Amino acid sequence: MIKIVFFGTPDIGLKSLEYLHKSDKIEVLAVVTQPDKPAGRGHKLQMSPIKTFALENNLPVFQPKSIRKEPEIQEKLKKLEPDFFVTFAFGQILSQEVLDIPKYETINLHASLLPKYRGANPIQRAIINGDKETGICTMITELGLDCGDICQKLVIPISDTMNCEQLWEEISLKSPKMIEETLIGLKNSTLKPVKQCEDGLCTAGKLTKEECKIDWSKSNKDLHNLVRGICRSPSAYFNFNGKIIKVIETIPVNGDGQSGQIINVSKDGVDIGCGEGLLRLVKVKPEGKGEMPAKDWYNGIKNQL
RNA sequence: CGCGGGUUGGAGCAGUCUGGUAGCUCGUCGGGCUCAUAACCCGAAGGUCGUUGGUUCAAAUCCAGCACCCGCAA
Repeated sequence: MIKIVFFGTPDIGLKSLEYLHKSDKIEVLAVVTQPDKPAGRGHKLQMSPIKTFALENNLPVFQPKSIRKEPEIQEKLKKLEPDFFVTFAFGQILSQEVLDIPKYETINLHASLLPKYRGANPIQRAIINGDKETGICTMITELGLDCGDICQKLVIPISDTMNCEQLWEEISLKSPKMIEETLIGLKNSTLKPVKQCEDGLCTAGKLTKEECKIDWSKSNKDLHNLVRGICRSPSAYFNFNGKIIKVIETIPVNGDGQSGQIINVSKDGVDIGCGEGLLRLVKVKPEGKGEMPAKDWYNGIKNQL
């Protein structure tokens, strides 16, 4: 049995935690997650998905405001005598004192082919940039941003129509087993972590609101990549009649037309002019409304044009 | 008590301010035109206007409560 403590907060790590918890080779001693915070509409106090799972499965939960500054919690973790720490989108930066707690290492899962896209939103960044492939890496956590030695690497191809949700799904399905294999490999010393090469190193910053706004002077391909890269979280958007229209699904199509103007409307969607080609809106979500086919949206607004 | 938008035939909306016959665009069904059509023409079906209560001769519309959906912000 390999004894671990799982550090995670959002639901991207949920499948991994679940898998590790069920595994007969791994024992999850405890879970560390961000404190409950007022969030969402109405600012109601909400617990993280990871905490919810932990409570349902009677796992001990620790919720430090900052793990670095809370020696008490560090002490408690030490008493559990973990072999490894596993971090997956935890949301706090660890200190050397914390990294020293587990008997072996702290490993982290990062959803990109390191050293590309260190940092936030690696999944979205890969799609937005039109990459043909991305992947996941397990790595040794060191002080510094996703810079530790790589344990395992898995390449995942990205198709032209794939969006971040599909890619996310694939990653969350493939991650759990990889974490398990990495833990076993490190424990048995059959796995030798390798240093990250510096070629292609780049860091992915947080997505800004400005980046999510659709700039119709860009090419239809770029905009299509943006839309599928951030669909539903937080979604590319544009303003129409003072309302935010989120764009959920698009197809780049051939044609010409003035940027930002509605050029064609068909059963399949609403074609809008871009810097290059046309972008066909297939599914949108107007402010205050739910998702709808772009055709339906147009149907409602055309009387006001 | 963070701020705000919404709920009207199957879909998307107008109508609410100023109470008085349920409207538009689409879809569906039927018919016509056409070599043909997702195009065009004609016709039909389909709604207790989210829910509960109040005001009124009269409520989709005004007032109060409740439910559900969503955007922003965190």
